[in-house]
Amino acid sequence: MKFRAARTDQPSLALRAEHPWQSSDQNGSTIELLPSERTELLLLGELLTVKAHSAPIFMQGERAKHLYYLDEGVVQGRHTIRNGVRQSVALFWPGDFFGLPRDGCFFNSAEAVTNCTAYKFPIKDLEKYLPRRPRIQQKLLLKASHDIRLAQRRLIVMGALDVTRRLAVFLVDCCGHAQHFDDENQVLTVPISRHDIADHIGTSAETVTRAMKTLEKKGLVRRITPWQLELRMSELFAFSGLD
Amino acid sequence: MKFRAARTDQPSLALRAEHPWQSSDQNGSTIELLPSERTELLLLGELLTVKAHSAPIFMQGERAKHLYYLDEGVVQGRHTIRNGVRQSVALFWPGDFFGLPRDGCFFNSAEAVTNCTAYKFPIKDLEKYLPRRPRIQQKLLLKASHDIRLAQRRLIVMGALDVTRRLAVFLVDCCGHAQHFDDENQVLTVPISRHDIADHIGTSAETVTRAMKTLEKKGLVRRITPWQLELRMSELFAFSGLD
DNA sequence: CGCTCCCTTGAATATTCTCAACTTTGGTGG
DNA sequence: CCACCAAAGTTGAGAATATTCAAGGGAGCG
Repeated sequence: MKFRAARTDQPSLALRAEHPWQSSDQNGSTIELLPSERTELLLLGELLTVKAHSAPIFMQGERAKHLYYLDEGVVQGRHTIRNGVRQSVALFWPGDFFGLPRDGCFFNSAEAVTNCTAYKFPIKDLEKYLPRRPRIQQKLLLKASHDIRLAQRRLIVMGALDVTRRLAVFLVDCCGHAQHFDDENQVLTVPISRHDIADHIGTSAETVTRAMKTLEKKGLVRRITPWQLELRMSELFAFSGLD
Repeated sequence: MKFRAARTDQPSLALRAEHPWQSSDQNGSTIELLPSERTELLLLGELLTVKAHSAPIFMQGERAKHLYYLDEGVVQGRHTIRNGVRQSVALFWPGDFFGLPRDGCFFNSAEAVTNCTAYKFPIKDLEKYLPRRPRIQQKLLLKASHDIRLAQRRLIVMGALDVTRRLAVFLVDCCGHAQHFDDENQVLTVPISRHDIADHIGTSAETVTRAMKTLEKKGLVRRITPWQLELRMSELFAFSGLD
């Protein structure tokens, strides 16, 4: 597995995705829009800034008129079921799209976890525009393929791993994002609360704490503050049992 | 929720997907290729017939040169992790694509659960062809969006529901496929073994049996044979707690 | 008839959840 | 700078859920 931030400080509209059909050993395995494609696409969108933990960007069930693209920050996609249990459907990082609807309505809500900047694109416009720009559309198709794989990977994690291993995978995944991981000192700044981690890996906040302690006892994580963790990435990943 | 088979006996290359941005109340909410698009695309592919429970169609880790399209039958996408635990990543039904790689290699293996016919498309050819057929590419993008949503829905199921409810959702989902569900008598022919169900909903075969008995005691399912289940679909779905 | 493969059941064990109390953290205002 | 508060994190104990291992049925097939 490669640890790489797809985007650090480049201009907008990079896609967080690896090319499924090219090995990451060769260069050019991430999917990039050309500068011209970028500026063109941006004309369709509307800039949006959202403060951390403010009102949701959109709510589950709302009519979906826009597709969202995250430029900076972290957004959590949530779904609430009837008994009130919440499940984090995905964490969105810079370079991700979110806001896929079903039957014209958002299937989950989106909340800014940190301060964010995003673009929203009217779906009607996208539908008209994309077929006329097949190379851009192709890159979006690759990005979508990438996201399917990511979701499937998360399914594996949820279905086959115990809570401690799920937490290990979550922490390793966070390290792929330069904004939150100091590569020098191997220190991760956890972007979300224990409760949100719990929603993300399908458990309770208390169990997250206990799992964290288990990782600490194994020497895979050292807790500086609850939010600052020094961690042994490769051992942590090996422990999870994935490849 | 709508219960509908996207494909029963039409010719090949229908996409199992609902249009994300159109309500299913209006007609035309499923994504269809035009007849001309269909024949055109089929020229790129190679027909494939696979017997139930025969050797895998492809194996996790193998070099991925083709993308697969399932025309008839049921295929299970599986991922095996180091400790030997298997997780079913997805069940593929007629109208689904499978075989998404990472780094050029299959991320999971695919096994025919029933007798199947499928097409395989060389990825190189698709990459060259699709940008020249933007309307087809757009439909594939819609299909991919649909599949992302399905995977996210399954994440919700895995993360927020107990085994009995996960089984309920699985059974209801199977009813969406006319080949296996007799709408008249409300009888489902379960397509996969208890063990495979277990892999699919992230538990053990024994627990599947027990969960089945729980559903039976609640009167939501009546077991005719282990494979023939008469079920109360809407109550079953209501019980699961999803919308 | 007997074999195999699956499904089912039981009992002991392990994991995780829930609820309640306690502690730390990070901000706010004196 | 310190005292205080609210929010978040941590810990413990008992209950609920799921796993594992072992053994007992049942259907299909040679």
